Amino acid sequence: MKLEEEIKQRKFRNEFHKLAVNIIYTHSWLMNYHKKIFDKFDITSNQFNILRILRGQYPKPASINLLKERMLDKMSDASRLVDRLLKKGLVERKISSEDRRKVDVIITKKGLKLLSQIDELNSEFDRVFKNINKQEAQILNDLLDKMRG
Amino acid sequence: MKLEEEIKQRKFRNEFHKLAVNIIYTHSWLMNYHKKIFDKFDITSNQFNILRILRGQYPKPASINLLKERMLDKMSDASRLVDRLLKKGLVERKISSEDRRKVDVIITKKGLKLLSQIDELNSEFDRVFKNINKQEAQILNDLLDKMRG
DNA sequence: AAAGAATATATGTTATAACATTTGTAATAA
DNA sequence: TTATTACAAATGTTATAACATATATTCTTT
Repeated sequence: MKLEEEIKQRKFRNEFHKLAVNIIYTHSWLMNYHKKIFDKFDITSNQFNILRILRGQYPKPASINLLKERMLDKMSDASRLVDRLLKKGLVERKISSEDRRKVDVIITKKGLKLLSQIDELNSEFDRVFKNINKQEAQILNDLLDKMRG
Repeated sequence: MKLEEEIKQRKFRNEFHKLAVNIIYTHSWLMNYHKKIFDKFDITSNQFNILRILRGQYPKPASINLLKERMLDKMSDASRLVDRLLKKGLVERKISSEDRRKVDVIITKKGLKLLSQIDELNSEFDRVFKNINKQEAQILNDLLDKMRG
């Protein structure tokens, strides 16, 4: 649906202004969709993101800084996110043997199992994009990449 | 820059998967940029959003529900957002004369003045999109609108 | 080797988000 | 008219984000 109709009665200065609003609105739309899926697994979007990074490293450990670097939302507090995952038994944490300032974070078997359960819902994640085809998705990806420079 | 490089070493299942990550990452990128501007005015992105809606209504009042409906991030707590704006003297709030359940929220002169100050920075807001042209912005807008259905 | 700078992470605090519940008012039905 | 339902907003609570600061460790310089 056209953005103007969804948020009603707002006029935009130009296409760029509309684009800023569109990105914010679309992000919120996407997050709401994702949340419904993640709720089934008692996990948040950010926690899932961390687990994905850890699986990418597995069986190598990741430091807190590595997690911070690769997180989608750079602002978040990786240290305490790991805390929460630890409480759920989804990751392990121990002081690095090479550099005692660092921490080695590794995803547990339980964490890997959870991710593989979520993997089964990949088609559900993709379904949010049912209104566009592969080519259109590619155009969006290319333009978003270009936009950020 | 290509998303794969920015978040490093991640592979995507398909274009749709990349698009989901791209939207989240781009949103974060945009919010960080906006935040730098809003910080100068001691205001948050959500608070600005509410003020914009109220200016659109001005001099008519808006109810809390109207604000909720039109907010970009539907999840937010409009009632307490208005509280914060009230403390800053940017809005007024009184019980509606027609329906005592409702609340009339109106932007104050101070609020309007703040918005007009921020208006002067419109070119700064647009500058975040310096890497794409108007036509490309329009393609993005059309595809995002289409995507949400 | 000692002092100072740099680095990695943790912690404290405040603000805000998320969710459920409560309160007060209006509309509807019996 | 009273009881029931629906509605609008506020409030309480818990979780998380945002920001600054502290702590521990390593690196660099002299």
